[in-house]
Order: sequence, then C-alpha cells, then structure tokens
Amino acid sequence: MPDLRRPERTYTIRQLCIEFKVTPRALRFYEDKGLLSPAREGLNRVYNYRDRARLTLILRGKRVGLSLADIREILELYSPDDGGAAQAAKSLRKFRDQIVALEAKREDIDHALESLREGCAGMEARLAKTRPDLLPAEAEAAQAAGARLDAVHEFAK
Amino acid sequence: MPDLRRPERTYTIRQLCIEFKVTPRALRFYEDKGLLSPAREGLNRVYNYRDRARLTLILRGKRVGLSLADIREILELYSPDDGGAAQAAKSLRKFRDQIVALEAKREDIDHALESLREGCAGMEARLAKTRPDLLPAEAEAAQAAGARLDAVHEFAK
DNA sequence: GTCAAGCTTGACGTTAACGTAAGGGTGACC
DNA sequence: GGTCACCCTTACGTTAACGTCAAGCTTGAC
Repeated sequence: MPDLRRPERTYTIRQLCIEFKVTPRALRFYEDKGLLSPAREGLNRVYNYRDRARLTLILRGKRVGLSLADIREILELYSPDDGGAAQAAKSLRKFRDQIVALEAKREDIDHALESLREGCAGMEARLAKTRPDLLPAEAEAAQAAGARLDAVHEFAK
Repeated sequence: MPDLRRPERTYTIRQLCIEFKVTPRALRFYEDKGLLSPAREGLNRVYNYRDRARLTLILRGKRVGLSLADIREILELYSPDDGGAAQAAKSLRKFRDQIVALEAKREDIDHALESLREGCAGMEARLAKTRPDLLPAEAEAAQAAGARLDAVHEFAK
C-alpha cells in the first residue's frame, strides 16, 4: 500500500473526490472546461500526481473567488506550451494582473475582517453588560482591550 | 450643492449607481433580497447615508466572495433589532464564524499569491535569457533576487 | 449467472445574480 | 405638445457551476 502522496501514485475519480470533498460530476466538469485532462485506462479516468496538484490549485482558486475560466488561464500559464517570447511576455502580464487583483482582494478581506471584529467586540461588550454568562470563555480579553459598545454603529468604513 | 458625503444627504438610484459603478437593476435586486430598503418619495427610491454605507458593505462583501445571503446575515447582525440576549449570543457566534471563514480565505489568497509570484519570477527569468528587451522595467529586481527558472514547475504547494 | 459497485456518456434541471426588454408614469425644456 | 431623461414594475432571458437522473458497460463476489 503506497503512500497517498508518492509522486508515482495514481487515483481513481472517486479517490480524489473523497480526498477533496467534491463530486465526480465536478471533476468531469473541470475536464470539460479544460482544467484537467487525466489519462484513460479504457474508458476510465486515471489521475496522476500532477492532476492532483492541478486540482488543489483549482479548488484554491475557487475559494479565493476566481472563475473557472480565470483558473484555466492561470493553469495554462504554468504549462510551458510556450509559443515564443511574445507569448511569454503576454503570460507575464497576465500573471501580474492576477497578482494585482488578488492583492486588492486581500485588502478587501482585511477591511471586512476589521469591520467584523469591531462588530464582534461591540456584541461582546453588550453581552457582558446584560448576560455575561452567555459569553464564550475567551471573551474577557476583548473586554479588557476596551471594547466600546458604540462600535456596533461604526460599520461604515 | 452639498458635500457628497454629508450625512444628511440623499441620493437617487442613479447617483449611487454612478458612484459605485453598478446598475439600477442591481440595487433593486439587493432591495428585493432584503439587503437595502431605501425610503420612497412617491414611487421613487430615496437612499440616505446609511443606505449608502450598507451598499459599500454589500459590494465589499461581494468582492471577498460572499453570497448576497451571507451579506444579508452580516448586515442583520449590525442592526440592533435585537430580540434579547439569546439572539445577541447567536449573533456573536455568527460574527465569529464569518471571521474564521474570512481568515481562511485570506490564507488561501496568500498561498495563491505565493504561487503566482513564483510563476511570475520564473517567467521573468526565462524572458531574461531569451528576450530581455521584452521585460518590463522593474523586472531586474526580481532577477537580482535570484529567480530560478525551475520555479515554474513548483506550482504544487 | 446474476447482482451490486463503480465507471462511462449524454441530457435536462437548478441556483445565484443579475441583464434586458416591455409598458407606463412624471416633470423639464423647446 | 412633443420629446427627452429619469423613474417605476413585471417578466422573461442568461451565465456559471454544477446537481440529478437515465441508460449502459465492466468487473469482482457469491
């Protein structure tokens, strides 16, 4: 029984599905869209280590909000199919575009987290006054840090 | 002509649409889904400062990949409609859930950015060997930092 | 030999988040 | 008084990313 991550290992569709908690339909769909292209054994799909790596990238891309089309573009950037220096220069531009877009997303997330944390602190302060018994254990730290009740209302910017 | 951000200001649907680069249809849709509820002047919608603030939150939520349903839940957390301490405790849990989810997303973005930057560096190194003339201006820094060509292939994890 | 498990390819259904067109009201301007 | 330029509602269309059957092949277990 080989290590689940040994490079020479191969996977059935179901094995990958279980590992990554997706459905066979999804994997076939990604294949349809050109994001995966596993080998075949007769009719059956056989995924190898590279396919598995691509899948992790696909799912990560999805989690950060990229469309399958975007993800496909990125995956194509990594495959040295090439087409000459002009193509490479174009790829480089796309890489940079994606980096800029993701950095913006990171900013948004940071803002959102800040708002949420403020709202959270407000809630904790409020609960601390009325029903401290309902507070989760680690909330005292937030209180000690000086949570202000009116933070609830500062949700805009 | 009042300051565009004075709290007492109101906005027509079109004004908000232009400012935030969305369509009237989108704003009406958000209203349909319970994320906005502007006042009316006859039939016409009249948005105030609070509505505008909610809209910024809605769009930010969208950019970080939340569904309108998620965003609505969060918005409801901020409105002190209340319902007692039990309700507040529930809200607090939801706040924390969202925070945890967003932190995970941040992690994903950081991973993705790392991969992209490696790929980018690989591309730059490659171009530097073949057609340095096609390189954008600031690329030398990356070269000096020791970009390795085979980084292109380390896209998995 | 047949039965269930797991694979395959269609092909139609579904949900979210709007787009788009149809039809109609109101006020301002020339 | 016609024609913009807005605004409204209703309703059907669209795209992405699958879900959900349906029908059929293979293969090991009993």
